[in-house]
Amino acid sequence: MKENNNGVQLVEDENKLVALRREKLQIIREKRQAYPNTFNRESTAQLLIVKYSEKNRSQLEELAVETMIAGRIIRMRGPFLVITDGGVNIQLYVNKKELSEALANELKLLDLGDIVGVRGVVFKTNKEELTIRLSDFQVLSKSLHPLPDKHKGLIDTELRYRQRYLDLIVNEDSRLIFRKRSKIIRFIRNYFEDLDFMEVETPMMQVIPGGATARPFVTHHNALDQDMYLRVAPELCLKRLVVGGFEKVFELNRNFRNEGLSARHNPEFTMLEFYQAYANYHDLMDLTEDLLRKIAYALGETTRVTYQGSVYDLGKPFARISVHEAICRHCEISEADLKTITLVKAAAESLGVQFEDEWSSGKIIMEIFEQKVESKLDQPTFVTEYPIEVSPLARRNEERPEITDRFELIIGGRELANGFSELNDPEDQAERFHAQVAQKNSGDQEAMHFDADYVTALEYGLPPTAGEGIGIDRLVMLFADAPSIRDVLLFPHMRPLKNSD
RNA sequence: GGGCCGUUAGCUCAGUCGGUAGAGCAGUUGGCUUUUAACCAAUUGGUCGUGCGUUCGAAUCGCACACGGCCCA
Repeated sequence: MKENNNGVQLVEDENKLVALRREKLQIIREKRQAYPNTFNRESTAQLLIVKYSEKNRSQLEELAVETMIAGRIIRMRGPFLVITDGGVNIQLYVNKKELSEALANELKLLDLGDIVGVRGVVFKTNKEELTIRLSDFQVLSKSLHPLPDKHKGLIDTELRYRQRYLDLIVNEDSRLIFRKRSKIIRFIRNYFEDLDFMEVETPMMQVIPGGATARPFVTHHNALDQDMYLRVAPELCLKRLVVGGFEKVFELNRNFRNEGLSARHNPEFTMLEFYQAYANYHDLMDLTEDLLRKIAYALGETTRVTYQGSVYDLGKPFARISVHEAICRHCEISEADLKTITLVKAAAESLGVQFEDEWSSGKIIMEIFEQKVESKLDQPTFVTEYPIEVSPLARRNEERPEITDRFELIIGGRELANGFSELNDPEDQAERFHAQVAQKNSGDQEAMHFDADYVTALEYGLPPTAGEGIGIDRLVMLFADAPSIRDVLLFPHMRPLKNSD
């Protein structure tokens, strides 16, 4: 143990690399405020490059621009230091003989990873690299830990997720993914605002969770002594707003589902949901195609997207086929084999799809679809005509009462979006809720609750409306060519590390 | 939940048949001061994920557990 200048006991670092850096920090502390609050930058690496990279050596020599910038030291190369400033690198040239003795000594306190403020004149080296000739510098924030490998960066996926800041310091690819994510989200907001949609925020903590068949997280409100649920979807709130007269609304925010973790699932994830009165599900398929096409173009000035080696041209019309057609196309099954529940069960058995005897025809059909077909739908495809039993909030088809006016968008075997013409018949909705409650009572933890107020809202009158949800994380995965949802979440959920104490 | 793979220095990775633990980078010391994964010389650094077992002897073989990855449900 040793004491710092506040008299606080410090555990001696078991790691010598850290201990050495702490000693350097201590030397700085003895001289001055080690973590100064103010450093008045006169420029940034980005600005200097924009302003001076086109100038030649003699022009720069004439200008003799003196500047002050700051950044993190990421390379030391003989007399050169490279600092990174907002993701842009710029080189410093250090000649001890040009510095005062005090400053020259302070050079010894510098380590890779330190954040420094520097002053110097802008020039170009023999190799034509824009550089700052160091005349003064100050450590603004001492880095106590060594940085990961300077060539290969941080590779260990576990560390990249647990210590995202480190990943972001050293892995440019990772920084680019999150910039892209931000750009996509901004694009989507602008897109919907341009179409006169209004962005709204509805509760994330709900007394009755609804809007999706999924298991919710439960929490407790102490003052009200009441269990509450983190929302699994904002759907029922958003449709209440359409009842209220906000005819075009969207919400782009977090949902929570109490399910397993995987490369495609995180307990909290970001969803876009939007509702448009006087539209139907065909209108939303058109809108979705247009949106994806424009995002692709905004990101890369092309409608072609490469994901994990496969190329998707979002500029081409997306295929639109029914659940039944999709099954017939990818399994040894004909439309006639799906006519009755007996035939459907026989089909499932012949395909080796497990089901329980009390399941409805629609539920077994969807099980066949999810297990045998979904992953084979590679090119962008809208799958339509979902069975009514698995679509408790979707409008019943006017000709065929056993299916709904619903679609899902599949790209690369992954579900990206789910939309439908909304069920606005309050009596039909009440029946569907009752069916869900019956399922819940027989043990299905994902089945929906009965939301009486929502039925009341429908009784006041929901105009004909269509609505859709788009999984933003999966969308970003597609555009960023990321194999795991964790690659597009800044802080993905991880199991806690066991502490030995 | 099941199967397979991984876990070795701060980082990236080797480690053969079970026989006292290796490299590159980073670090330290010195040199070099217009370099570009800078270079040259010397040098420090290990709970081999954790625990138990087999063995004269375990990073290596076995079992259990933890964390991660991939696949399946």
